[in-house]
Amino acid sequence: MTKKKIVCIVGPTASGKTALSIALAKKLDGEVVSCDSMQIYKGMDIGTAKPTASEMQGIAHHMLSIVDPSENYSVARYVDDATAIVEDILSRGKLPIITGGTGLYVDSLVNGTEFAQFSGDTKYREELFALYEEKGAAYIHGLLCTVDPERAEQIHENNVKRVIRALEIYKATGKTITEHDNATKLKEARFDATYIGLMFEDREKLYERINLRVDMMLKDGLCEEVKRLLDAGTDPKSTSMQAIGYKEMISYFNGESTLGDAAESIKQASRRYAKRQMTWFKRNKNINWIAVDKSENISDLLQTSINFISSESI
RNA sequence: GCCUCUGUAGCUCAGUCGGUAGAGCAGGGGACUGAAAAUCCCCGUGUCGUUGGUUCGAUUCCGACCGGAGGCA
Repeated sequence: MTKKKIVCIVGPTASGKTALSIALAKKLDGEVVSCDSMQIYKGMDIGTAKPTASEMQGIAHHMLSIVDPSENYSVARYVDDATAIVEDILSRGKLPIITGGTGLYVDSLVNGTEFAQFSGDTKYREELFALYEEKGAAYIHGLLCTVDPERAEQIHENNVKRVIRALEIYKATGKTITEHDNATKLKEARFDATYIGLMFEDREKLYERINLRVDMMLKDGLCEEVKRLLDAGTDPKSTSMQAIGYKEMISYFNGESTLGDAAESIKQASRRYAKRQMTWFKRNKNINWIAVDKSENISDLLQTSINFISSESI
């Protein structure tokens, strides 16, 4: 059985994924499936650069604004939700265009990573964290060594978040992450994806775009947006509020920085994020890279993308 | 015009009692399979302002010049 064809648009933040995906969707009768760990939250529009209704130009978009910012979302839920949507788009004879910068989500969706049922109860996580604060990183890393030595070797002792996660998953599912990994590695990818990657040969150009975009966000009311979320009762410590642009505004509200400092921090965090995204995507050898700063315009970009897609579809 | 301080990594600065130098930040590279816009790991050679002098040897001492800050007439 031949696998189902989909298109994935990936790349760092502010590289122009949204515009390209919409142009492609219009040209190829597609629908856009967002693959972004922060755009899934309701009310987080400006800071996540979520496409506006007018930008969408009537193209159907999925996986945007689907959960409340106070909820704990995760890759597992993303894969469940997004897979159903992609299948539905395919069943209607349309082309799913996966667009997003969250590399882990993209890979898990395309590969069809399966996750065992897990309640999402974070009590044990908190216990482990307390244990870490009391006895240190080496101690809880030691705990993982006894449960899943293979995994423990992969995770640096200081990466407390991951160590806790691995222990938590073991406790919740009775299986180690290593067992889980081995099982999923044997499986074939769920979808046949053509990857289009947007990049910049001159990193400075990307950084200029990022800086400009942050200024635009502030002008468009990022400050008010964050205030609105907090007023609605969103916990400043929740996952959603760790997003770039939000956590910095929160420390501004707390009097820990000036508005100008916050703006600079947002820009810097975005630049570093873009760098990490590039690192993630670089190792995927199936990506067809397009240098945005070497392309004349959007129709140029569109044509190059279509060429890649049709050449991989034969 | 005179006096004082100052000129060292992209930035802020430390330092060398004379044997060509090091922190923070910025920046770069990497990891990543149930929080991922999160989390974690690794990376510091630069005409020591220019130019003369002293010296075996000067970024370090001395002079002049150029730039910056302050003070006095």
